Order: sequence, then C-alpha cells, then structure tokens
Amino acid sequence: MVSIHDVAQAAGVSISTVSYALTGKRSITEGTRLRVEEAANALGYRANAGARMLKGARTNLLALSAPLHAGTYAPAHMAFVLGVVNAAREYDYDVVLLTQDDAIDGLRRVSQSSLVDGIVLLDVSTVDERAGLVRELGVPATVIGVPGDTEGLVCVDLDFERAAWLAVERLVALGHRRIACIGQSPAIYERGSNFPPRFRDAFLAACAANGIDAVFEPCVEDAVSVARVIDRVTERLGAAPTALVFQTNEPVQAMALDLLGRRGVRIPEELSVISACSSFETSHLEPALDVIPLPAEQSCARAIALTMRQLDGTVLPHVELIEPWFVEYGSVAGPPAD
Amino acid sequence: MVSIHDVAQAAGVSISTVSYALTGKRSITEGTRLRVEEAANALGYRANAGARMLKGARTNLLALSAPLHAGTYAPAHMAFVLGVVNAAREYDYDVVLLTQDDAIDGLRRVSQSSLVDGIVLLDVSTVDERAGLVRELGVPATVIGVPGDTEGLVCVDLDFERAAWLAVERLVALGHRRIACIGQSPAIYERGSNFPPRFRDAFLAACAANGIDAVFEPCVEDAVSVARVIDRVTERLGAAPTALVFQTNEPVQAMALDLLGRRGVRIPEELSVISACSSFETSHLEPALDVIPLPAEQSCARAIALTMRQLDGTVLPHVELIEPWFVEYGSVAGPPAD
DNA sequence: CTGAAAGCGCTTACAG
DNA sequence: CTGAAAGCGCTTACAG
Repeated sequence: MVSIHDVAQAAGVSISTVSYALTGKRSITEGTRLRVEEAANALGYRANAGARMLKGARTNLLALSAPLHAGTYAPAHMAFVLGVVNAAREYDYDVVLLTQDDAIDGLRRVSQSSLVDGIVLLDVSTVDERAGLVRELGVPATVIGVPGDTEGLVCVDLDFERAAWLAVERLVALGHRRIACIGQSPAIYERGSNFPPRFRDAFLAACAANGIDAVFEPCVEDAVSVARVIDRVTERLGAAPTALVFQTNEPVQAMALDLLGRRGVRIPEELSVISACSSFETSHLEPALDVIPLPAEQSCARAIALTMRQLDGTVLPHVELIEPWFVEYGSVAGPPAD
Repeated sequence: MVSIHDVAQAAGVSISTVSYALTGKRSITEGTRLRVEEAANALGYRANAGARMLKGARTNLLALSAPLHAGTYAPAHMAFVLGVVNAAREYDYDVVLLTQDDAIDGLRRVSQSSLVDGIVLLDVSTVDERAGLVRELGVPATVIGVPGDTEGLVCVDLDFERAAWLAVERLVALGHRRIACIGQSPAIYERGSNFPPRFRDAFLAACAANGIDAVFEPCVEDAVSVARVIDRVTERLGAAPTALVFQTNEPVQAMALDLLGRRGVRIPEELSVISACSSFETSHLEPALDVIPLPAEQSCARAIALTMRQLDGTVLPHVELIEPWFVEYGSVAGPPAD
C-alpha cells in the first residue's frame, strides 16, 4: 500500500505537509497543496485506517447492532440498516454490522478495542440487555426506538402515540364513529416489543377519548388469519366499522385489501382505510392507501446526527420523537350515509 | 480506554509479556500467563484495534458489498448478509457493510486505506463493475454468485444448473411428461441478473433433453399476476402440466398455493410441486413443499472460508459450485392416472 | 508557510 | 522464560 512517505517524496515535501494539505487542518500554499493532491491521486493514496485510528481522534467507524428477530418484517429491517449505513456515510463514517448472535459480546468487543467511535441500536425491545450495556460502556450511542428505561440514553423514534391519535382524529373529524384497527401478530405484543403496544394503547385511548366504538385485532401474516380478521371486522351486523386502520406489514395489508376488493367493499365510499406507521410505499397498493409513514431514512439520519453530536459532546441523554404526518392517496372519506 | 501498559503494570510484567501471554505467540510460565489474564479481565482490556491494524498483520475486518436492488426479495438478501457476518465471526472477523450507493467508492476506500483484509461481494449481476474493481484492487475477495467474466475471481454459488436438472429429473423419474416452471419477475431476467436466467435455461434444457413438454412463466409478485400465471399454467385444456416447479420468492409461492387450494387442486395427487432454490422454510407453506434449498448459510460460510484462505495465499482464483440437494415434504408424487 | 520530531498502542525480532 | 526497543503510518504540537 502507498504510504504518506511515498506521497511526500513524489510531491517533494515533508510528510507533515502532506497530512496538512490533505486534511486541510492548516493553510498551505495553493501550489504546494495542488502538487500534494496530484501526487496523492496519482498514487491512489489513502491514509492508513489503523494509523489514523491509533492517533486517537476518530476511527470513523460506527457499530450497528441489528438483531433480526423471528417475526421481524425483513424489508423494514433492511430499510433501517441501509438508512443507518447511508446516513453514516454523510459524515464519512463506515458501519460495522453486529448481529443477533453477537449482540452483547460484539458491542463489548468493538467499543473496548476502540474500533468504533459510537454505536447505533436497532430494534430495541422494552427490556433490552443492549441498553444497559451501552450505558455501562459509556460509548456514544443512539437507540432507534424507545426501550422501557431510557435513563442515560439518546433515543430517536417516530412518535407512535401521536401517530395513533393522528389517524383517529382524522377519521373522527370526517364523522366516523366506528373504527377498527388491524395490528401485528399477537406474538409481537407478547414479547416486549417496542412500538406496536404503544400504538395499540394510544389507538384505544384516542378512540375512548372521542367516544368512538373501537376494535383492535392483532393479526398473523397468513391468508387464513387475515380472512378471519377481516370477517370479524366487517361482519358486525349493523355496526360494522366505517374506517379501518392498518398497523401491520405490507403483505397483510395487501391480502386484506385483496379480500375487501373481492367482497365488493368500495374504498373509500364504504370504508375509509389508513395505513399507519408503514415503512413501505402504500401508493403501490390497490387501492393506494393514505399513510402515516414510518420514516426509516429520516429516523436513521437523525440517529446518526445525534451520534455525531455525542462525539463532540454537544448532546445529552434524551428521547427525541419524530412528529408523524399524513400523506393522502384518496383512501379516506366521510362514513357512508346509511 | 485501558491499554497494554495498564495490564502490564497490574500484572507486574512487561508489555511484551502481556502481548505474548494474551496472543499465545510464545510460551509463558503458567503462573505469569494466569496473572496477566486475570489483570486483563479485571481491567476489561482489549487490544486497541487501530494499533493492531497498524502493526501490519491483520485488521480483522472484512467489507461486505451488499447492494439492494429494487426487485430483490429482502428476506433472502438479509439471510446472506447475516450469513456473511456470522461466518466471519467464526474467524474473529467483523464486517463493514457497504451499500448500493457506495459500492465502488466504498470498496476503493476500505481497501486502499487498509481498513479491511478482504472483500465479499453479494448479488453480482452478469456484468458487474465491482468484479472488475476487485480484480484491479488486488485485495483478497470472494464473490457469492457467478458474474459473466470470472477471470481472476474466487466465486461461490449454488449450482443452479444442476438444481434445475435435479428438479426435472426427479419429476421425470416419477413419470411426469408435462412440467411448468413459474419464474421470477420478467425485470429480473432483463437486467443482467445472475442465477435466474441460468436456472431458466437449464430447466428448459433439462426438459428438452428428456423430451418433456415444458412451460416457463416469469411472474410478477402481485395477486393478479400470480392468478393469471396459474390460469395459464393449469388451464391448458387436456394438456395441463402434472408438475410445477417454483423458482420464485416466498409470497408468490404462498399466493399460488392459496389459489390452487381454492380451485380444489390436490397436491401431490393431481399436481406435484417443487420449490427450487428457495432460501426460506418451505415446510411452513400450506402444503409444505419439497425443496431444493438455496443454502445461504452454507454459501456464506464457504465464501468466508475461501476469503480466509486467500489471506494466507492458499487459494487461487476459481469458481466453486455447491451441489444442490433435495428435501422431501410430500408435495411430489407420480402424475395422476388419466 | 513548512519541517523535524514525538507519540498513539500495539507486535515482534533481538538480547539476555 | 522474559524484557527493552524498534517500528507500523499517521497527526499534531513545537520550532523556525
């Protein structure tokens, strides 16, 4: 590999001049800087990563702890992983990926060996060993999601409570009085998942606060279960909901819409539908669904920004919730006049 | 962070003794070794990653180039990413994740700065810029998949040709004479994807070689298209295929099985079905499908093993194909007697 | 404006 | 069996 000495020799300057010319950390005569840059490019020089790390400042490496649980919807998970990597690149950081199997040991290893400058935690559950570990390690870290105990942590997440309220209040404002919500698989609620219970509870609270007849149905991702849930939701004789909120992954929404279509239910004339906290493109569904996006890219960008600010000590532990917003595609209207 | 000096001081030995005791690179009196290990554990010592890299030997870091294309099925992609990370850990290696956006620059950066010891390429297409780059960089690298030009590369992949032959010959042996294959989305075949065309061509060749009436239908992942393809495949009056081979992702297979079930097609009595080159659990499908697995974990383990062997120079460029195998779940039988 | 030199924390020949 | 010391390739105070 070509070293700083090679560049110095080629440019006819000292190695410190090369370093300064390339990092821009002190002013250099235009001509000298150009000569150095030319030599560096010609030789394909890049500062040795190990040497840069050793000098103490920054390693330009971040660890991403991304456990993939059994029930996790892979595309959403992937969106967050890519979001973190791409956001990190904006700050000239690369990302070391840590998996489920190696979560605790991995975080210990990469931080205690000073391999990484900081840590990003994905997919935290209510009780999560990694949260405690990160506190113990004292490394700059940002959690995407909100664990039960946020003491001493920097957390970013969509405000799921407000997302639920946003969905409900929009429907209420249009006159809906009976609203159903189809949630994720029951297992998700049983293990200490992060946001699904938060959304569910806020949905029920928002309905209660508005005197709304609410139904919440968790739903497993298979055709039979979806059909059963759709049955339960639509066949409440004389009192079927006039609006449906999805808080599920894409396949369930697609299956449910398919079923509703086959049964001749017209959206939004007979049923208003909102897709809540979805990380995928609901405009590709049939019909396209109004959506409160789960903004993976934005959450990741914010998480990385907060990690960077921890590196220069300008950020203290806190929970930062992203304000949810609504995107219309025409799947919501007033309730049918009956 | 605690350094080797702290450990040396705590154990009352020199830093070189600490290094040797911990790496085991020369024999140390049992008692001394124990004292050093205790001190290291007590202090939570871990050799500084930058210093270790700088000393020249190994960085213990690998780059994984994992571009996520539009049509890619996320769970399969994720299985390979996790497979690489977990396999790397077996050799005490961590993985730096490079994405689509940063593929070329990223590979340049991490290898020219000596951040990584080697590279693993995922999801290569027939013509792939990364293959040429890896050749140019001269870094140990392993490709999972087989690009058009394998000159100078180390490649690992399932033998898709043989997988297609395996499926066809199994059906032929049972007496099937009309076989249909449902493939991936047409877009996959048009852009220079890696294995789908290889599978398709081998399927058609195997059928031709056996004098079999073959149909190959690419299929987009949405309910309407799946239904249309199933129609085309099953409604060939008087000459409907007696066996079906899936070479698609999980949702398409699930949708197709659902449709077949609703139409009262009994598997395997009326129709034999094989799931070919699937990275997911076909035993969870309804009905469970006989499968020729796409062994993500095994491919990744092999790719990492080959990368390690390139590091000590004991492996030369070559293409290594993994022999496909068949797992039975009862979805294959002889053709119906008519 | 530029250079010589210290030092980051290891590993590993070289001594003893 | 163990220690003192060189050196990996940088960055950055310190001189000039």
